[in-house]
Amino acid sequence: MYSSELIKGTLKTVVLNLLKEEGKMYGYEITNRVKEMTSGKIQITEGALYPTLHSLEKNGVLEIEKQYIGKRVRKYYKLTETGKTQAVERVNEFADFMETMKFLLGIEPKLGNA
Amino acid sequence: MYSSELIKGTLKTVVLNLLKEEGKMYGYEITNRVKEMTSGKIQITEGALYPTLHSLEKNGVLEIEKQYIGKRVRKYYKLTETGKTQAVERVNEFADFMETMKFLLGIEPKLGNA
DNA sequence: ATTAAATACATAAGAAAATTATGTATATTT
DNA sequence: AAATATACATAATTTTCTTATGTATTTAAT
Repeated sequence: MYSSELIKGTLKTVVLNLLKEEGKMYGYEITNRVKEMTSGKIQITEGALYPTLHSLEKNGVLEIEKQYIGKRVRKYYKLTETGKTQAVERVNEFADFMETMKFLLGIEPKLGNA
Repeated sequence: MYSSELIKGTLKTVVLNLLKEEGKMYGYEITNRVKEMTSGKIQITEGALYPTLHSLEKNGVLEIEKQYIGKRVRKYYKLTETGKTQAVERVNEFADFMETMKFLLGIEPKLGNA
């Protein structure tokens, strides 16, 4: 688990990128996918995720598609057109940011990795 | 300029790493150095920096060495032994985090960069 | 000589983003 | 039957940063 300080500010980028790749996902699924993909190093809390999803929807970045599993509701989120653009922009900005941070922190690209 | 969201949580890591490399620096110098090293992409605000420096000092990570330039005080900060350890740990954690994020965001290492 | 800009610190008010805690309800596994 | 997993939600608090403001000295420009 990374210190929570480190992860700050990356939630939207991670969510938008996942939705870009998967088409549609629901909240609970997102938390599990991220946990699984990062071997538990990043765990999105529900208290952080749901308000973020609501906010992204409110801002026209995501749209909802409800589905009922028996009596239980499941809210699938997918990117709107605006959302698709934003997803790409955010990932690009993050990639650029990482290059800057590498330089600033003197982090060398690991050898034997290419 | 990166969105302020992106930069969140990296301030301490940046400050500690700079001090590890430079030995000692004062606040104003840190803001300028980071601005210069990142071509203005990261600008540390004084409202963020000074309270952080105070907090790191209070926690025994940094220690102060005052110097007078004429009548004007200049506070040089340097790492304590604890601080040296923390600087290394934080940079390592950030490097690890970046690898995780690259994987999560599907960011390929740029070719023609080695 | 005066003004503007740069140097160098500090802190307070407010916003943003997350954590922690709690709640509801259904479905599945033990 | 009880425990765990699924699936949502929100409120209180904390952390971290931005924005705004303040003081004071020194240097550069007009």
